[in-house]
Amino acid sequence: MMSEIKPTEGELEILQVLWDKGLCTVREVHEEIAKNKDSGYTTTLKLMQIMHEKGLVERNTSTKTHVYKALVSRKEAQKNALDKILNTVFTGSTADLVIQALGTHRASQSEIEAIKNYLNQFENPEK
Amino acid sequence: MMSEIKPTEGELEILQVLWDKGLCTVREVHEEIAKNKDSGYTTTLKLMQIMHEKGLVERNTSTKTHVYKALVSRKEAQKNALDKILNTVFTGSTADLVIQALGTHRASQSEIEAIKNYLNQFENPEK
DNA sequence: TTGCATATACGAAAACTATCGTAGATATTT
DNA sequence: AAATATCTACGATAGTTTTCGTATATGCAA
Repeated sequence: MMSEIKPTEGELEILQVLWDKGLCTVREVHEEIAKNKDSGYTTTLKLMQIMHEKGLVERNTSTKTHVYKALVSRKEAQKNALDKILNTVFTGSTADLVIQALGTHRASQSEIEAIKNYLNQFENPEK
Repeated sequence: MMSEIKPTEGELEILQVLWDKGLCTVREVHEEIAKNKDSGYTTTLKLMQIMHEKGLVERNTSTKTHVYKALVSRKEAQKNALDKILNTVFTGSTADLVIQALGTHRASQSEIEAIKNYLNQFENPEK
């Protein structure tokens, strides 16, 4: 899998809706997006058509109103996004990134616990 | 401070050099960038001029060869990058981001220690 | 079945980014 | 001083992304 997944800004907005809702019509996606910014319906439509050409989504065209579905998972996009900022703003240091993230966006107690547990799994190799 | 800091891809490359080296001439920045991709000198120049217009850098024009300096810090850019991916691919969950980051890019033992120490500071409020 | 609402397709403009050539100014070398 | 090298400024082009208008098809309601 050599393919780089690099959705544009606008494409990411659409993917977010698809990730949240699963299957969507253009109308549904647009309604959702229109909550945050105002743009025309055909703009969203066009974008989704382009995403289809790129293979970012698939669609069921058996009915008049097509139904779209994301073909890239949120997890893949997450990995990609992390890789990218790690190699640009962070100097490849995962620790820097993690500490910055925790410092700026205070995590809840339970989240902190979860992270510590996660870390322990590396520290004590369950002999 | 309402201003959104959104350097483009190319601008980020330049900022990286400025962050690493401090003060730089266009030539210095270009040499560095040319190590990874080949593009013309004037391309780098033009980009840096645009960055100046945008207020991303400042420059000393007292000598023929101008000297540039970043006006956005690496830390600011880091915060911005984190905010952005937190609100797009990650659903606002810092913990998800942290765990993903640690999972994909294995951290060294010392890094893990550093992170754990950091976490402890929240857990035990030093009564 | 006629008309209205809503879909998709498509072309093209607008906005933004990256790239480079060239002109003219300024320094350096011989 | 003349030739050469190096710099900035600037315009133009190409590529990408976003935006929208319009044409046309499809379903639904009166």
